[in-house]
Amino acid sequence: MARILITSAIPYINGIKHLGNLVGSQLPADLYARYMRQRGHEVLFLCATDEHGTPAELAAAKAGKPVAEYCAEMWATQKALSDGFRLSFDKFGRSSSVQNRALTQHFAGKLDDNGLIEEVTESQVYSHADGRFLPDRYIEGTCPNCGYEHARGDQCENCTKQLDPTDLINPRSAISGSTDLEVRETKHLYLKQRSLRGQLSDWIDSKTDWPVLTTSIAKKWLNDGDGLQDRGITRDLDWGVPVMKGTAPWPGMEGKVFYVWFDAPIEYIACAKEWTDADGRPDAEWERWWRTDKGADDVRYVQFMGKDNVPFHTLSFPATLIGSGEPWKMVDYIKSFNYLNYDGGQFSTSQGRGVFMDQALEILPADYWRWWLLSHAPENSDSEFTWENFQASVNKDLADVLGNFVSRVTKFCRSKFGTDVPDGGAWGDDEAALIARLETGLRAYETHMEAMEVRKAAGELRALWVAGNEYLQSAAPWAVFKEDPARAAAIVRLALNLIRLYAVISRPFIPDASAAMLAAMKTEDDGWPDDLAAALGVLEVGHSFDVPDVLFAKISDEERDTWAERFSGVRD
RNA sequence: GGGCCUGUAGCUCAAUUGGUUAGAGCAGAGCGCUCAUAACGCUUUGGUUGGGGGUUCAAGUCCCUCCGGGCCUACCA
Repeated sequence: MARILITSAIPYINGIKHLGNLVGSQLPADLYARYMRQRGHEVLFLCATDEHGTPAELAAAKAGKPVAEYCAEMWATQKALSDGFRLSFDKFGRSSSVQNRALTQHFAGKLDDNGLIEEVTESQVYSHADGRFLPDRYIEGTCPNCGYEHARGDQCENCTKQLDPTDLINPRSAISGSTDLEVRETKHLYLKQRSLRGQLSDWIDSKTDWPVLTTSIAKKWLNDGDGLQDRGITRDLDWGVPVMKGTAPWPGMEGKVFYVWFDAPIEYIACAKEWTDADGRPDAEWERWWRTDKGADDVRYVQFMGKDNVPFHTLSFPATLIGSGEPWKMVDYIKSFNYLNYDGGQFSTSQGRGVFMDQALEILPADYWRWWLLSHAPENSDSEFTWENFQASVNKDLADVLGNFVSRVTKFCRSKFGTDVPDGGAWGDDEAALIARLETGLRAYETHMEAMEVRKAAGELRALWVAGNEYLQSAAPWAVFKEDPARAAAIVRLALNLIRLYAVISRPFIPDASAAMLAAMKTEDDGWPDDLAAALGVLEVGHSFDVPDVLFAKISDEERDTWAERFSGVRD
């Protein structure tokens, strides 16, 4: 039995996430966590909300609430939605937790002890009307290069020229529109990543099994131009982890907080402490996952994230861990995803374009979304959601191939033998062929799941469902029954067992339907089918079952069209 | 501007890293079955692998070039 630590990129707090966010990290992470648990491994699956930073402050202001209150409410909302999607986190924490505050301050102190922190005085734009320093991209003005009037302080979206906020003509606050701006000097802490470049580079080079998407981004940052740059890890904001040197004050840094990208990944660790603290358990129980000197040396750590998060997970966070000089567990594998597009364009939070997590659950059960999203996960390139494709895939795969299989088997049995597993007959060539087919397919499925090849795993699972229908067609119990009812009973007995088998192996993808199938078969035996012949005999002669309700109702053309219309524009 | 990824059947995607005739699912066509959610099974049509050029005994795969899509470029997260 292995020990597997799994983290999903932590979603930002400023709103409800859309399906593109979901499929890019949390959902595939959940698939992997569920599968590994089923295979008997010890899994710790962590996620949290990422709560600090300017966008959170602005979202709270827009909602007319104190930022702490806003974040608490949004955390509860996101938690409810992750439950709704059956995301099986062992702990869904908060980056604003006291645990993360302490740990973030601890890391900063250690980095300073090791000579890796430098104080830098720099110039920042301050907005009197907004009462805050403005990040570069929150300053708007006319591009000096092309004359575009809505250029941002970091880059002009029109001509793509990189800018400095002071380059802008007629600069104004993108928040309030105020032109009452002033360049002020302010002091910040920088993490001297340059001095860790060699160690980071060696570490990345040792990861030969990582996806190209992951390593190429990391190497770009390591080697491009002058190489890896030092990075500011503090900000002039109210909402965040106060800058402290461990538990001691940091002279000159009063009133400042750590940069959200410094404290957010540390929450992966702090979340584990939130997990044990919630039950009053000792620190040793989370440290055995995170400290290689306290039992974590045999842990395999896998991270899931969208491609935009890669630099922070391959360089910034590892720099924090390495620079601390302490034996923290480093990531072993990064599974990164491309983006899911929506019907010819991008999902857009600001424009309300696409389907958001709350809306998705309003119109259909979680399993429908889980199946489609995972079987179309954007692993090798961006992929696209269309209502036509969604309807066709879900109806065919879930309703026709799997759902109808359960229906036809249970109803046939009820009409000919009643609702107990029937006695009589024996297995023959059809059964041998089926078992051989399942053996091949199931081992391929296991291989893909181990390798986190999500789409391939989905395809193989579906093929296993199809194999059940092929078997029925070949064995034809409805025809055999007329001449040889005992033989028909043997076929039906196996088919009923196949339903239980499908429930077990399908659970990582469609946990609710899996539970419904097990409930209908009136069994709690959900052991993994290492021995297929044995697994197909678990439900014995005389075992009672129910004919379940339709597992997956089909999506009608009318529903499809209604939803396509509803989600095309502004969020209601 | 620079870097990276990507373009394969009407649609969504494969192709053991240069090796037989480029494969699946869906959609389409035909046949079969009648237990089942008008479901299932079998067979089948469909491709100048974005265009052009090159290397090689051999190219979807490597090189050059052009065209299209996407991402990143360090103060959004």
